Amino acid sequence: MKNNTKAKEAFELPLNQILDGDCIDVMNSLPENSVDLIFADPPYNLQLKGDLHRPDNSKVDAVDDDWDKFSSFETYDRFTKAWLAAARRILKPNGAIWVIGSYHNIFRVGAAMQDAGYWILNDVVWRKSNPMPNFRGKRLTNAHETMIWASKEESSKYTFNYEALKSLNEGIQMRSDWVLPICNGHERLKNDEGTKAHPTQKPESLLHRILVSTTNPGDVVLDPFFGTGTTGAVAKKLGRDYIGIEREADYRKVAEKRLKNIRKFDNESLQVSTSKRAEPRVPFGQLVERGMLQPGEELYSMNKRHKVKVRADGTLVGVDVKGSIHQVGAALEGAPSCNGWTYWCFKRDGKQVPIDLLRQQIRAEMTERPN
Amino acid sequence: MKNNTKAKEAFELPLNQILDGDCIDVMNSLPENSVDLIFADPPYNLQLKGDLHRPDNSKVDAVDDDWDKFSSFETYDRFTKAWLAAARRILKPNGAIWVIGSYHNIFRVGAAMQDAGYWILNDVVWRKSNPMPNFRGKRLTNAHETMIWASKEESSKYTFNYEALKSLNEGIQMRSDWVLPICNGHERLKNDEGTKAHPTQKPESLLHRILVSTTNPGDVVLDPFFGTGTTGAVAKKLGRDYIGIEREADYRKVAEKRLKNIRKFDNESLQVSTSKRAEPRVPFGQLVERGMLQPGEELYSMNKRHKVKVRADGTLVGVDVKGSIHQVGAALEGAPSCNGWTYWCFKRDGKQVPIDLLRQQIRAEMTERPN
DNA sequence: TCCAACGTTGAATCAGCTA
DNA sequence: GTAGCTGATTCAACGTTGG
Repeated sequence: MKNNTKAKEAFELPLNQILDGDCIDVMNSLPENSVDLIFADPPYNLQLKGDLHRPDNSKVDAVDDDWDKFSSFETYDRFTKAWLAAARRILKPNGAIWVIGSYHNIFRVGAAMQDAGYWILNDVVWRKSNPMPNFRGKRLTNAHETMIWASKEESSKYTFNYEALKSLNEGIQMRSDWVLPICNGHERLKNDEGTKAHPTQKPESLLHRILVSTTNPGDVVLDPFFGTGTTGAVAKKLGRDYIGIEREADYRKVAEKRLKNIRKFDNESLQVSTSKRAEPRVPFGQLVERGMLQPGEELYSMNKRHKVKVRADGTLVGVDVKGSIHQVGAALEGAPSCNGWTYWCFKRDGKQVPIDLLRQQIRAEMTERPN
Repeated sequence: MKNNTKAKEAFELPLNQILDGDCIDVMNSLPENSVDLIFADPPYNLQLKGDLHRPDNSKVDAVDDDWDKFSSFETYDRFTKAWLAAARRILKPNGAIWVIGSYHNIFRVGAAMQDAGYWILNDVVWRKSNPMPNFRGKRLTNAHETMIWASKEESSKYTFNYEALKSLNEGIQMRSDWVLPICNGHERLKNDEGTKAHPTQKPESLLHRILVSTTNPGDVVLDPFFGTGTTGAVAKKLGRDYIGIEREADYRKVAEKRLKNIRKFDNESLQVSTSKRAEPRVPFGQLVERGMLQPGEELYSMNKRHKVKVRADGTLVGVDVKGSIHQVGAALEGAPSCNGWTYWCFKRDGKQVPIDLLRQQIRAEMTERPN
C-alpha cells in the first residue's frame, strides 16, 4: 500500500522477476527504501562447512577444533551481517523482515539483527505437525523452526493486519506459535529425476500467514534466498509484487516454471477483515452539528453511574467535570483513559442507546458517498 | 552413573543450600568439573518503556526490577559471557546446561553459548497454554519462551533419558515443543503482602520435565539465578542434589521456607498422570492457508439456500454479510448461532462435500504425532 | 453446598494523528 | 521534535461474591 511510488519512479524496481546473482550484490544494486517486506530463509550453516559464503576466499586448514569452530562461526557471522545490512538498506522506513532458521544459526542471526538496528517484534515458532523423528533417540524430536519478525527500526510503523489474523484463528488473537505441516505431497516440487528439487522447500501455508498478516495488496516482497520460489508463488496469489534473488540456476529454473502457472486470487477474496482503527475518524461534535444529539441533551454512562449534558461545541459537562467525551469518561471513572464512544449512551423512546451507533450511521453514509 | 565422588572429596560441595552472592563470584569459588547440570533463568533485559493497561484499564504489573535493567546490549553481552564462562568451568565434562529466555535476550545468549564452546543439543519451546494476551492488538500474543539445552562440549556424553521422556509422553517420542501452563494458582508463591513473591516464577512442571530427561537421581543441579527456588524444589522431590545461588535476600527467604516443606517422592509417585487430550481446535482459516480451500472458492449451505465466497483470511462473504463460518451461517439462517463446520459444503468433482471432512483430515495428521 | 457472575492476573520491548 | 488529544484493545485460570 501507500508510498511506494516515489522509489519506483526514480528506479524501476524489477518486480515479479527472479534475479540471478549473489544476494548481497543484487540487493546493493537496488534503490534504498524501496521494499515493503523481506522474507529470508538463509543457509542454516548446519555443519559449518567452509563452502558457505566466504568473502575473503580463504581456505581454513583446520588444525585445532576450537580454533576452527571459532573461525567458522566468524565466517558465518560476517556473511550474516553483510546480507542483513544490504537488506536493511533497501527496506522502506516502515518496512519489516522475516528470517527463518533453526538452532544451528538462528541465535547468531537474531543477535546480528539486533546489532544491525532491526527491532524484533515477535519470535514465531513454526511447530511442524509432521516432523522427522529423531531416529537414534539421543535428543528430542526437532519439531520446530524459529522465525524472527522485525521492523527496520524501533520507530517503524510496521504493517500488522491484526483482525485478519484473528479471523484466520476463528476470532481468537493469533499466538506466536503456529502449527503447520511441512511441505510434502503434491506441493513438494520435484526435479526431472523425480527427487526433491530443493532440500528445504517451505510450505505455502507458512508464507500465506506471513504475507496476509504483515503486508497489504500491492506491497513489494523481496526474498534474497528465493530457492524454488515459495515466497513468489504466495505473493502472486495474494496480489503482492515479489522480487526473488537466487544464484543457483537449477532453482531459478524450477521457480520460473512454478510461477508461470500461478494465478492471482480475485480481488474480493483478497479483502481481509480490518480493525476500527482503519475506519475514518468522526469527531463527536459532528453528532451535535447534524442534530443527531441536541445541546442540553443528557448522556448516561454505560454503568448508569454518571449523567452529563451535551454542549453546543461537542463537549460534555457534568458535576465538576467538563471536556471531551473521552476526558469526562476518564475523569469520572478515575481511569487513565476512556473510549467515550463506547462509554456513553443517550435515551431514545425510553431506551439507552450507545452513541457509537450514531457514529456508525455517519460512517455508513460516508461509504455510500465517498468524498 | 557419574563420577561425582572425586570432586566432592577434594572440596565438599555446598549441596542443598542457597548461597548468597553474585552468581559469577560464587561459581568461581566452586571447584571445576563438579556439577552435572545447570539450569539458568537469567534476566531477560526486557527494555520496557511506558506503562501498559488492559482494555479494562487495569495496569499490567510489569517486570520493572533493577536486576533486569542493563544500559546496552553490550553491557548485557558482557554479563552473559561472564556467567556462561563461570558456569562452564564448574560443569563436569559430560555435564549440560539449560538456559531459558525470550526474544529479548535468547538470541544473544544462544550465540554467546556457541562462542563459549557449548554444544547445542536442542532448542526447546515452552508453549504456554495460558499466556498474557497482546492487549493493544499490535503484535502476536507472545505465547512461548525458548530454552536452549547444550552440553559442555561437542564430545560430551550428556545424559538423556529417552525412555523416561517417551513414557511421560504417552509412548511417543518427546518433541522440542512443550505445552505447559504458566505458574499460577496455589503454586505461585506470595509474599507477606499477598502479592507475588517473584515476578517470573517458573512452573515446577517445566523443571520436572527438564530434570527427569537430563539428570539422574543423585546428580548435582546448580541454579545460578535461583529466585524462589523452583529448581531446588523439583530437584529435592526427584532425589537430585541442588545448589542455589541468589543475591536478593527476599527471594532467598521465600525459597528457604519453600524448600523446608518439600519431601522427596517415593519412586512410585514419580509416575505422572496422563490425561486424555480433548480434540484439538482447528481454525477454519487453516484450511485456506493450507490450500484445502482457495480464496474465492464458493461454499454452499447444507440446505442449498445460500452461497458464499471464501476470503484469504478465512472469513466468508455473501450478500450483505461477512464474518466467520459460524457468524455467516447464523446470520443467513436468522439463528442465534450456527455450527459452520456442519453447515457449509464445498464442491469437489460435482459433489457437495461438508467442510468438516477437511477438519477431520487435519485432526488425523495431528493425532499421528501429538506432542 | 452449589452455581453463576464477576473480578483479578500473568517476563510486555503494545498508538497515531495534529498542531 | 513534542505536547496534547483521540480512542482502540484481551485470553485462560483462578479466586471471590452473592444468591
